[in-house]
Amino acid sequence: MKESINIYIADDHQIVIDGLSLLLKNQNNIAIIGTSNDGVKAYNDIVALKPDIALLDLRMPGKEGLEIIKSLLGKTNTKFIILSMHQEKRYVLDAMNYNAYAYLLKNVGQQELLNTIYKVASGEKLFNQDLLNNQKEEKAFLSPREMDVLREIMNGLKSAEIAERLNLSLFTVNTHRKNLMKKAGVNNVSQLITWVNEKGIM
Amino acid sequence: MKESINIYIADDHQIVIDGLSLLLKNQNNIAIIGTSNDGVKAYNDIVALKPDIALLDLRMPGKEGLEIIKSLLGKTNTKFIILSMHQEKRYVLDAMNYNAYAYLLKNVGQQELLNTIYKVASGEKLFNQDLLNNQKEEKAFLSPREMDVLREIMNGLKSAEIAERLNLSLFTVNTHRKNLMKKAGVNNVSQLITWVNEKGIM
DNA sequence: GTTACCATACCTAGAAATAGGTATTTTTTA
DNA sequence: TAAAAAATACCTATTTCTAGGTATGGTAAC
Repeated sequence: MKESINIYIADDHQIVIDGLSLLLKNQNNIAIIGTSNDGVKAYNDIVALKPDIALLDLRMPGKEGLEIIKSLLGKTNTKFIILSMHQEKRYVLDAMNYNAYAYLLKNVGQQELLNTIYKVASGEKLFNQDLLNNQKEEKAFLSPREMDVLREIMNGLKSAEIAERLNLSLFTVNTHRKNLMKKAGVNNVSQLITWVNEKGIM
Repeated sequence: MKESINIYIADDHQIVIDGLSLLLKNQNNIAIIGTSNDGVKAYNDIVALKPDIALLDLRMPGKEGLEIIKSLLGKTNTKFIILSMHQEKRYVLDAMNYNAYAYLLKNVGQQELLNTIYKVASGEKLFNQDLLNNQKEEKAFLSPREMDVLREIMNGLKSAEIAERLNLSLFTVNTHRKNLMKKAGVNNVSQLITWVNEKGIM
């Protein structure tokens, strides 16, 4: 019988820690050996407790998740999984550079969380295929022309101005606009912008 | 004749360093003794070179500007000036807490940059009057009710929904909406959101 | 070589936002 | 307490966005 996997969780929001704990508590081969809402405490705990895996929030008071990973680069066997609200490309790339093993959104389901933990525990990194593919799919999800129109919407242009700038008819711009709304599942520009920022589309 | 002021510049974007260097290079009483695009290098350089003033980007790979200041709190005589793209209240307050001397937007003009440097070099802090006044004016610029409406617009609600949530008539919401646009100097929601983010209103 | 996707363009209709007013009441401030 | 600012509400008109269609030519994938 294998030893259980020791996990440390650090997140700004207690609710996230509680949620993750709940998802993990019935696994008899996973043990949560500590938690923290603060980056500096997390850093010290990880040094002291040497967990197999640390789930780290990207943004925490005191010390950010990426900071901790970088500080401990080469000095620990703990494998890091980054948690974040948003799927921002920049952060995924940063996490990869700093030798994190995976990157999860906070609304992750139990199955995906467990899969990720087991794979990471066995030494597998989950960036290349799963996540970067997701990133690409997110982007490819919008066609190039839709991206053009989206960019100009975010620049504050109205449809007529976009049509002029992209040498399209107003009808075409409105079609792209309509399709963007549909794909984003929103129904006005404000929500569209929120969606773009959350998904890290641009 | 006074000794020249030794300055260190750290910023993610080389273009900003180049721009600042350009603005400062003809001052014979100012010397740029080092630059960096990386937070960790900046930290080490500042410890080693002990500049009189360090201009630090808030967001840098490796170590953020505020992190550096916090780490060196009480351990150095270097005076820190924070650079940032946006005038976000949160960051200004953080910078104050960590004993930074001033806070500049990256599109600062030469005169303001030089004034700030000279004042900081002489030990003056430029938060209370200049910047916080600006901040307060920015916020007071919008009335409380306008802030309410603005928040809901950013949440993606349409005017009718805002009216319901705030117990106002649609007419009133539209009045606030109109006044927001006028104060921001914009003419659609996308531009309004950009303005809010740039000014750090929320 | 058929299917799927993309880019383009058009039509219609209704909802919502934008922009210009005016005006009354309440609250704040000088 | 008088003046100024804020919040409220209404009116009208125009513009813009949103949402549902349809349709065609091109390109890519399978």
